[in-house]
Amino acid sequence: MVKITDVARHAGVSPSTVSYALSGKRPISEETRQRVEESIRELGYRPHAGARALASSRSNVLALVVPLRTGIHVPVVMQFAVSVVTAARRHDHDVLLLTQEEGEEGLRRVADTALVDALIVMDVQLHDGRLPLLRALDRPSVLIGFPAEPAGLTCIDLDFKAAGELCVEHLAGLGHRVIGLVGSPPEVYVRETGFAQRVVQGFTAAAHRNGIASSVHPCEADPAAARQVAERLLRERPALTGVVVHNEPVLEPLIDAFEALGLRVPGDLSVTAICPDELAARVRVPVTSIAIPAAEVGAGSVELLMKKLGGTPVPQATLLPPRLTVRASTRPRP
Amino acid sequence: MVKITDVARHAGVSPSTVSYALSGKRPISEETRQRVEESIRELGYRPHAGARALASSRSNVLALVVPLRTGIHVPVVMQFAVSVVTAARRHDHDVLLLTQEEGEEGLRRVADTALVDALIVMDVQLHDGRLPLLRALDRPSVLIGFPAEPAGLTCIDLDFKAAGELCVEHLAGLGHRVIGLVGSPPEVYVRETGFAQRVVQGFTAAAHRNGIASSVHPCEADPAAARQVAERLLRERPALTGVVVHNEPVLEPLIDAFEALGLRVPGDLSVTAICPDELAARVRVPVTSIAIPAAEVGAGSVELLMKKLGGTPVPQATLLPPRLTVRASTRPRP
DNA sequence: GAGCGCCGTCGAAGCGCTTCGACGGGGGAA
DNA sequence: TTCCCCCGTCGAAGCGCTTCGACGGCGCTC
Repeated sequence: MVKITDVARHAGVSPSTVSYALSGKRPISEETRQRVEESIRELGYRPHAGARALASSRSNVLALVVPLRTGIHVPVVMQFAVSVVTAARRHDHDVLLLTQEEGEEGLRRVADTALVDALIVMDVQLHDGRLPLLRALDRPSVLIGFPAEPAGLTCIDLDFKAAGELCVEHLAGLGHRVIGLVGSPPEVYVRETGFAQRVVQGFTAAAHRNGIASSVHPCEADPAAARQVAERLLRERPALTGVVVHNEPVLEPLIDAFEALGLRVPGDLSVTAICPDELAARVRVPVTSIAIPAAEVGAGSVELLMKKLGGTPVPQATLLPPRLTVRASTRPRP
Repeated sequence: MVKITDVARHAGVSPSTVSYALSGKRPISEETRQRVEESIRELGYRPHAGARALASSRSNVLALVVPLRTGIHVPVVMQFAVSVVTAARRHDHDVLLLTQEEGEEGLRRVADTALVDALIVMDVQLHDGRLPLLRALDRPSVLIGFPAEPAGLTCIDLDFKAAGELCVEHLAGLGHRVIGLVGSPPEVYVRETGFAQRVVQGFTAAAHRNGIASSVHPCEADPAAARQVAERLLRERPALTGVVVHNEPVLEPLIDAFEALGLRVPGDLSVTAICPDELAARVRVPVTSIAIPAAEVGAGSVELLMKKLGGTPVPQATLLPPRLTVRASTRPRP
């Protein structure tokens, strides 16, 4: 193994000079730097990560905690993960993958052993058990998702409330006056997952603001449930002309169910969804939708962490604005 | 930060004794060990990962390289990743996540800086550019998937050839005499991805062995392509009564297409697939299928690495036997 | 009863890097 | 011309852990 002393000897300087040439933490003359770089290249030198971590008390590794739970759309998690890794690499950091299964103990372990410098935690619940720990940890962290009490934490996510509103505004702008929200499975609300409730809030507020009749229906993630919800919605609101869907797996079955009940999409019924673009686009009737900006959230969380590691203060909440993509499933009220 | 010397002082022993009590590399009296453990608990001691890595030249971290490419079923990748992490933790190791985008340079970096002790590489191509590097690296690696020339490497995967055969045997056992294979998109074969070709080999060999008329059809991953393939298959083989599908996204569209052409599944046509169980089970007609045993492959790759790290020789090839789950889509030939 | 060997523990020497204080020399200010 | 300061570099001291050789003391053998 070639080490820093080898490089130093080869370049005719001291090890500390090599270190400074590499880190830029002290001025080094252009000429010396070039010579050092040349030696590094010739010898194929790579600084030993452990030694570096020990001496500098920086591992240049971030922890990423991913959820395993059902009801979470896996491809979106993967997108997050990939964008986190990519963004981390831009800052010369690597990413350690943790599963939620490891729980608090896992977080504490990687933090306390100095394996990682900072943590990114996905899928934060409203009353997440990990919050006190994250607040107490001596390492910075960023949460993807918003807990009920975000004080002392740094959070980032799509602005789900605004997303709920935007769906309604879109439908309202098309003249729809009676709409429904088909939401996530009941257990998601019971678990008090922030984003599901926020969609409801935005939906309800915007409907009220626009003088629109509306109702909200949680829905299990299977076709039969979708059919039931569709029937119930039509029974309770025969004048229904707009639906917002926040439940990936039932998007297509729900449209099928409405059509089976005699409603054409978008002829009789306009549908918007909050779901990945890839899903919205491949449904039989491509659906007007708001996507989870997974890549942006991932990259954003890394940027926040880097700032925190650098000592720059960051906002407690970062809400990414929803963007609605209009597709074939919405149209003005007949 | 509490360090090993603090523990040593608290327990009234030397630091080396604490180290040995922790690692078990030298005999320590039961009494001393208990005292040390008690001190560790009381002080909340956690060994510093960097210091440990430096002194022992073991980081206890594995690298996992995940693919990003299109045509790869994302949830399966995620399953791999999760099972790798879980298995690694059982051996007191962590997992560093790398994207394929980082390429050879990324592999070399994490290996040469001693950030990781060993590597797991997913989605290996038949003529993968990373093979020479992996062979040359001074750290052990395991490939998920089989390259054309696996000499000097350790590989693990589902036995796709046997999977192709098993599908055919199943259909043959039900009396089917004319069958087709609907395969992956053409580019997958062009790219020379091993597993797709192996399914074809197994399929063809078993069909021949059983005196069955067969043909193979690559298929793009969209419903329109599925329809075309269905039509073509029926035109070329009007007596067709069995189909093997190795292409996740078109499984359902293909069944729809056949039914639209007047063939009932499984009444007129038996269908088997090689795809995740989760997909096979949720199709309108649940499909008899062979799943990618993602969890087994992930856990298996970790076990192989641990053996290699421990100096135990391991087989060059580990082929996991396919398991066929019979569902509603296959039935004896009328 | 003397000697041998083994068990359990200690001390010290690194592992490879960063960082801090120090220092020589050259340029600018007075 | 002298003094000061700053730029660029060096040397040495750790960072916290593992590991190797050494060494007492006990039990056993002969």
